[in-house]
Amino acid sequence: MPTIKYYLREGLLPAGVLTSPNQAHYDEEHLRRLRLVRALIDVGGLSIATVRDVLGVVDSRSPSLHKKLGAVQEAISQPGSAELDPLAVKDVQEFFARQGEDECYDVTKNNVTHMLASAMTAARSVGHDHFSELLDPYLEGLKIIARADLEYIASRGSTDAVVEAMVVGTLIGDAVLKAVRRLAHAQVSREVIGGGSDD
Amino acid sequence: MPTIKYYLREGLLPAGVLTSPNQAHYDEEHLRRLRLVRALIDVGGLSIATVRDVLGVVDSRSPSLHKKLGAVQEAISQPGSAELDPLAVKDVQEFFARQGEDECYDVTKNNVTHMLASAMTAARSVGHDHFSELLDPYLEGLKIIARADLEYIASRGSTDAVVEAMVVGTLIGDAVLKAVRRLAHAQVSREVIGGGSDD
DNA sequence: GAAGAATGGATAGCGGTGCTCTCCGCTATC
DNA sequence: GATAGCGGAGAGCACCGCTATCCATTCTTC
Repeated sequence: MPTIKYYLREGLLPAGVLTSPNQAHYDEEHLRRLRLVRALIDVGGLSIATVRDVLGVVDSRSPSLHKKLGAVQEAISQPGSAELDPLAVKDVQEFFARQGEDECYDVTKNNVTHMLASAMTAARSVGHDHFSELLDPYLEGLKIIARADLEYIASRGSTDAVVEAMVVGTLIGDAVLKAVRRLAHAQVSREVIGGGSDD
Repeated sequence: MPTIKYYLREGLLPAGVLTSPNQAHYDEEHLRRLRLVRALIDVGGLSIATVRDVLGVVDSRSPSLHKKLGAVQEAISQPGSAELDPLAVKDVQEFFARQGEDECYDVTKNNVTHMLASAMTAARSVGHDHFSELLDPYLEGLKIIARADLEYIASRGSTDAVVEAMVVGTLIGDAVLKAVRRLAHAQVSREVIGGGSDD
C-alpha cells in the first residue's frame, strides 16, 4: 500500500517502532489509526491537511476535556472562505438571541458559527431570505439528536476514547444525518402528497 | 469572470440570448442560476458534474412532482464507492424493519440508502459497532426537522420553485444542520460536564 | 555465507478537477 | 475606419490525493 507510506510521510500516521534501521513494527493501534484516517477522509470528506490538524488536537494533552472537545470541534469544522452577507449574520445573531446565547459566539472567530453564517449567506444569495425560520425547528430536532450523541460519546471508557468518539460521532454522524434526513423527507413527503401527482 | 465562461462551456448555465453573433444577453434568471450553481458548489460541496446532473433533473419535465423530487434527491446524493460491510448493511435493514419500511429500499440501488450503509460501514471500521443505536433517536429528531423542511418547501409558489427549494433546502440545510448540531453539542456538553475539568 | 526478497526512506511523477489564459473572428461604438 | 469589447474554443495551470521508482539496508532461505 503506497498510500500508507504517503500518510506516514504526511504525518497522518505515527512512524512505526524501528526494530532495525529498515524494519519498523506496526501494532494494532497503528491499524486503528489508519482506519480512522480513512474514515475521516472518505466519509468525513476531510482533506489531508485537516486530518492532520484534527489528529494533532486529538493527540494533544489538554488540561480540560471540555476545552479539548471544543478544539476538536473547531478542527473538524473548517471554514470555507466566502464572505458573509451582513443580513445572514444578523439571522444568526437573532437566532442566538432567541436561544439566550447572545454574544457567546463570534462569527469571525468561531468556525461553527462562521459555517452557519456561510450557509445562511448562500441561502440568501439564491433568494431564500427566510431560511432562518428553519433554525428553530432545526435546533429542536437537533437537541434530541445531540443528547443521543452525547450519551453515546460519554459512554466511552477513557477520555481518549471520548475525544475520538467525538470526532467519529460528529463526522460519521453528519453523513448518517444527511442520509436519514433524506429518508425522512421521502417518508413525510409520501404522507403529505401521497404517491399522487398533485402540486 | 472567466469562470462563468467555463460554466457555460460545461453546460451549467444556459447560453444567453444571442442578439448578434457575438452579443449575448443575460437576464435576471441567468444570474439566479449562477448564484444557485455557486451555492451548490461552495456550500453543497457538489462537483461540476453533479451540479450538471442536478440541474438536468431540475429542468426536466416530469409527469409527477413526487417522482421529480425523488430524482432530485438521488442526484444530490452521490454514492461514494467504498464497498459495504455486510454487518453495516444489516444494521440499516434492521433499522428499516424497526420503522416498518422493510424492502422499500435497496442498498445497491438507492443512493440514499447506500450513503447510510457507507456511513455505518465506516463506523464499524473504526470499532464503533453499535453506532446503529443512534439511528432511532436520529430519526426522531429528523422527523421534526423534515416536517419543517417540507412545510418550508411546500410554501413555495410554482412547482418549479418547489423543486428548486428541495435542492437548496436539502443542501444548504445539510450545512446548517451540521453547524447547529455542533452548537447543540457544545450546549448540551456544557449542561452535562459544565465548564469544569472532569473526565 | 551467498542470493533473493522485502523494508524504510525519499523523489519524482501521474491523473483528475476546477479554474484561468490566450487567441481568434466578429461587431458595436466612437 | 480605428478600437474596444464580446462570444467562442483550446490549451494550460495549480492543487490535491495518490502512485511508481529508486536506493541502501537487512531479513529470509537455502
